[in-house]
Amino acid sequence: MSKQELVVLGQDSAEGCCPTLLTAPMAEDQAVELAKVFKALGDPVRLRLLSMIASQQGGEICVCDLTPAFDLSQPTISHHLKLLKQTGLIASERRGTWVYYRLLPAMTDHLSAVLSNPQTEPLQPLDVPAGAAS
Amino acid sequence: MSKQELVVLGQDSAEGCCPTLLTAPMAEDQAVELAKVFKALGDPVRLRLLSMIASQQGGEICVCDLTPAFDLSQPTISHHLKLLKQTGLIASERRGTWVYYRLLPAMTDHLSAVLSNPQTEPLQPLDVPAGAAS
DNA sequence: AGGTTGCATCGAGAAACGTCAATGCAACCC
DNA sequence: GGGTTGCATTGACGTTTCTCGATGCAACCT
Repeated sequence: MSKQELVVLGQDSAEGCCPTLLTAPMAEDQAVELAKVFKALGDPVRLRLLSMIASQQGGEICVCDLTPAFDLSQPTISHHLKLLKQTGLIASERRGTWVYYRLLPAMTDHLSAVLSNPQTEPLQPLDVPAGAAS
Repeated sequence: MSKQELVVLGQDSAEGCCPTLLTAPMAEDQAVELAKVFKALGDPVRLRLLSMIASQQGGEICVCDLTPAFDLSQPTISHHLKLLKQTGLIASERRGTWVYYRLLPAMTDHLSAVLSNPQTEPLQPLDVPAGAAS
């Protein structure tokens, strides 16, 4: 019983040909939704949690293995896991006493596609003018 | 004078083959740097700003065209642009009276790679053992 | 020079966020 | 049943973030 059919974020075009972030100005509603996911990734603890979950052999990891890996309290880790779960990045399942978390690749795939550069072969030079900084 | 730009980017592990986010547990320093970029994307206004800048024909856009597109004050837009610039997502250049912003694709490319799923051709079954544990 | 426009910077206030100790609840064990 | 372990929830506190009006600065234009 694999529950991998969770599809989140369906606001780009039907088959997801060209995710609109770098190709066309984004609508506000779309930006609000997408910002929630990026905000969830905008914390070092959540980033490491997601990394540990995603890289786990077997696809899942017990909370009991996540919590001691951080120098934070157990409620704090639980709070971050809840946030990652609410944004659709991970899912949880209880088996007996323990709770296991696993990655939902649909979301990370979507983000990766949204950030991918449409022009795989840049034709324009990208040199920065010498004194343009600051 | 203002602060220096944050040096975020950070390469992948040694050979740069597989950006480590979903493949291996991330180190804390790496997570801190990466979180700064995701945090910069975790706001709807900044997301729309980046989208407008990146999708602009010609590769750049004047601030005078960005500001009136939002229902926010001019200092607020300037603040968000500064944040995007500090994280290395965009760059600015002054030409005469106007200031133009353009995308720095290196950063978005890096993020896209970091989020891309490495298991496009899985060599091992990834099914979750239904009743294996305990 | 004086006036105007475009953009950045400076505080300040309200809202959101990250963290913790205390508590609640479910599942196991004796 | 009573006790213990694993995890979630609650309430609170300090810090960060988002926004604004006011101000500063650079570049243009008479």
